[in-house]
Amino acid sequence: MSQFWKPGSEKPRLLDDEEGGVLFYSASASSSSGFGYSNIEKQRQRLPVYKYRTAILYLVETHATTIIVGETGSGKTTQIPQYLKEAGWADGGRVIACTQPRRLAVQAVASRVAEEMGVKLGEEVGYTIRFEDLSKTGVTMVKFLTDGVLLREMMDDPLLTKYSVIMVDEAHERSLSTDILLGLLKKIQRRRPELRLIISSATIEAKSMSTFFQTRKRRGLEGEESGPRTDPAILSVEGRGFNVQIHHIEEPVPDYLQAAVSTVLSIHEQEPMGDILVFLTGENDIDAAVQLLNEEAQNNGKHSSGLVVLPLYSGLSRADQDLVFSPTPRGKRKVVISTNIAETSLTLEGIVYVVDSGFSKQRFYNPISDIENLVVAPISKASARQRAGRAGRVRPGKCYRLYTEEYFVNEMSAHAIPEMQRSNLVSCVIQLKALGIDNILGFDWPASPSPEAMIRALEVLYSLGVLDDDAKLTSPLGFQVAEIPLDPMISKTILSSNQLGCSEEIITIAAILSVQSIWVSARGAQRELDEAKMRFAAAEGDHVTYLSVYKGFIQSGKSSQWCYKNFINYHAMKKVIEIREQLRRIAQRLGIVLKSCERDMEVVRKAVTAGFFANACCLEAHSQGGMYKTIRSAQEVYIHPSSVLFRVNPKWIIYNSLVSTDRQYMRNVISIDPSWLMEAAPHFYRQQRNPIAS
DNA sequence: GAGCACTGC
Repeated sequence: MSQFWKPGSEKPRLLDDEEGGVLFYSASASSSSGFGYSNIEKQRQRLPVYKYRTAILYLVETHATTIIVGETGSGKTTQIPQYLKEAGWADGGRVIACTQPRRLAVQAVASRVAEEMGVKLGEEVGYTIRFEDLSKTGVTMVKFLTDGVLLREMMDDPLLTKYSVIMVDEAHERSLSTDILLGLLKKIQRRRPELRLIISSATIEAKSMSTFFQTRKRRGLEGEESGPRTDPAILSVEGRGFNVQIHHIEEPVPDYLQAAVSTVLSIHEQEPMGDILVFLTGENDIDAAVQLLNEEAQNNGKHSSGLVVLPLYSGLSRADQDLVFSPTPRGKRKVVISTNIAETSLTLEGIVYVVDSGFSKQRFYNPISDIENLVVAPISKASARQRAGRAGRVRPGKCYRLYTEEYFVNEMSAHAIPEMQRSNLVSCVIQLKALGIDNILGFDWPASPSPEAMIRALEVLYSLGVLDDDAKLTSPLGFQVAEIPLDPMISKTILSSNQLGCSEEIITIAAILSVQSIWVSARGAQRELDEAKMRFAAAEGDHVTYLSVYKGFIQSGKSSQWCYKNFINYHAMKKVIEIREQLRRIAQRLGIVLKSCERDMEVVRKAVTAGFFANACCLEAHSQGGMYKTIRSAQEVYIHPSSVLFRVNPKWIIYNSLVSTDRQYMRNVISIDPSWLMEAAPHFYRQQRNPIAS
């Protein structure tokens, strides 16, 4: 290990020290052929990041913030934490943290690193994700965690004092929690000059990250410089993917679905073997494409026999998702038709051809109407590159873009809009408030959300009684709501259930509303699913229906057979049990008495009203087709066809969430008595034009 | 008559 740079020794050779304090290190490869090294050690040294080891350690030692730009396959995620540990950053009981946006990545990376270090996972190398903490205080030196978990840790330890280095990986994805974390870490740095940050990103967004972390130089006593340089260093590490040949379409296509299908067929006819990955936007598109390809296979056997066509999206059951990972039978070609899930969350091996529609479904938030919309929108250049890269994992590949090169160059934006600027900010604002950040409007974000969105979030929290007139967290309600890892409206519902004596029921409902859907995706068995649903249906609405499902599941002994018979998603129910258990623990800690209301569903509906009064709607008296209007803003909305109240249309209802397609659909609705609204939120409904009287 | 993807004490 002596060839590696250690803190305090002479600095390594740096080729370029550009203005603005940006350092580029151009490494000359110096990997000693490792006679006597174990296999793992040799593998580690073959990773592209290895030859930057010395440079990385030097930059981290001398700069408060280091930005590492590295493509996939560079090895940065698994290696850098180990380099830091080898250089002594975990000495003296300190911990090196590495965050990921996704739990699966946390687990995978942690177990790989534990293996490379030859230690048992959960000891020197550990990880923490929601529901699972495989780390030991005083023992774990390298800890992987989701950025959301690190944010939660800040509630107990705002300066994150146990960490010596925090590496924020996949920062280019700009997820909500990554951005909040980056903003807070910048603040922490001012109080903890000895803390080191590594921001790791796949793209050259490095420059804007660098500007964000640029701070004024701190001066010690008598003008002496103290501590590390405050200007961020940038280092770029090459990846190790194979070359992917990009083909753009010559003329814009009128129908990307049709174009995707014919592109798949011509690849199959003309190109050598290798699996195909097609990016479309959603379940509908994907099922249609699968069907078209299968029809083609029947009608026109000679061209498309030998194709195994598989859909991939998150709504599929686990078993159906796993099909895409099964090896392709000999002489067959696998075609996976996928949503964005295959862009970052899942990695398919063996893909040689990618067909990119150029679109994905994206969330947009309108703070004026307070509605989040899901719309099909063009992807960014960064996203297009990421999709193309999926073709070059095993050998050189090809990517067929269903849009013109001119369009790519001139029309596509470089990066997607950060989630922060496309989301409802209630959870985000309450988290910052809980961390003692009072001036939300003045907070230094990597990408500032619109003032309208922040003001709307403050208004919602104020109406919930979570913030007071000075926009400070109320006590105890505000602090309790902040403790619960759910949307503040559902947290408020849980807290209200305490007085109403139905906390057991509400916690169950909260857990079920946290998973995507407890029903299996219909996929051709729509009638059977609807019939199964009707067996549980309650006149009060979906929330109460869920209580019967949960009861049935428990009575069956949590049986997967029972789930199968009733069109219930077994994996979703297991997740419900997990979330419910967590909520129970938190509720108990907050002093909520766990109590069941037995058959009295009126208190359950009242509790929901206490949290979701802002989502109250009234059926339009003379409308055809079940049109409702929201009381708050007279927005036109409809009950979603998946609801048990679809076509039942009670006069007064409250919805849990809206999904917007051609119409605004209310998902998960419950009937209420309008007089409860004034009880639950007199301040909210006092000034409104009073339709309740009519 | 219909559902992008993640995540959290």
